Amino acid sequence: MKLGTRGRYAVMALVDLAYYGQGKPLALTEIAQRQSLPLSYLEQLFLKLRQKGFVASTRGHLGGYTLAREAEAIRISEILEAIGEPLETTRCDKSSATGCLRTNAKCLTHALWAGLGAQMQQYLDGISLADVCERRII
Amino acid sequence: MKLGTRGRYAVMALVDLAYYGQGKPLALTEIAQRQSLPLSYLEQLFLKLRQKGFVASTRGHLGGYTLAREAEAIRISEILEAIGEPLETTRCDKSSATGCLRTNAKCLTHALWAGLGAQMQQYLDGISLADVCERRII
DNA sequence: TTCATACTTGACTAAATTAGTCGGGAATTC
DNA sequence: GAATTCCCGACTAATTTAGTCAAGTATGAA
Ligand code: FES
Ligand code: FES
Repeated sequence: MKLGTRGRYAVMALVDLAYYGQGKPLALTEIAQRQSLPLSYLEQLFLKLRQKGFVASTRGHLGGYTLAREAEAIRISEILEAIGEPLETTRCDKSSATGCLRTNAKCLTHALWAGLGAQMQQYLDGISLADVCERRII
Repeated sequence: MKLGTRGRYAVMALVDLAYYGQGKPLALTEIAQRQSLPLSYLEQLFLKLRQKGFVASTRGHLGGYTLAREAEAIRISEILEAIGEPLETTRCDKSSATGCLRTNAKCLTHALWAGLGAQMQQYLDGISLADVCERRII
């Protein structure tokens, strides 16, 4: 049950962007340096973040990325989902009614894992980028 | 952020043991069949669970495993930790004061991940094997 | 114009982790 | 003594992760 670098770096970079980029485009090289993250990896991540509408890009000299939405309106849970770091606690297919294995009843532990997932989702739903920047965590 | 099979199978098997084994030893083959889990993998997991004091074993014919502690007294969080499925949300070393990278300050997102970890820990601390068996989840 | 900067994109890869398997052994009961 | 069941370590195949690399496009400044 560990958080990978995809989700972690994406959030770190977006927090950095919200924190240091005051409306002006911020180059990835700058973010990468400040957060000690590999630049080419970040490029990959920001490609997806742009496609999903979290950031907007400006090319060329003095270009960079800006937040496409208000920092108050971006929840951490959204970022993780967009970047491909889902909260997978249950093993069964959510869409189908069938549970862990074959049987169409849920396994004994289903409710437990579903509860854990809901707990995490709720927590990350309740925190915005702005909250992290201004250190309003719990 | 996904739950692996180690933790998942360990909990499934222990729940099965608490649910179907009424004090009497339950063979792993039976548990494995009922829960559709690979037997040899389960053996590996139960070796650790026995060493950590969660179950006791009886060898030979009609042997098997029994819970070494009351189902009410075994918390899910303990199982996950024992089996080697820790809740790793932060990246920094807990023991040392230094944060994500070199700097001895914590990174901007540290509190966020720590909060998430605490949330999960608290949830799993609050649920016992017995709770799962009797479907007392949330 | 020309150059430097910075985003864009897809393909590729090395390392780590996971999810097991396999084989032989030891204890216990019938 | 035969069947059953736990015991244990070593080994491996597959997957995932965490990146790298290379080539291209757009923009602004000198
Ligand atoms: S996790 Fe959903 S049925 Fe087992
Ligand atoms: S996660 Fe602890 S300092 Fe970054």
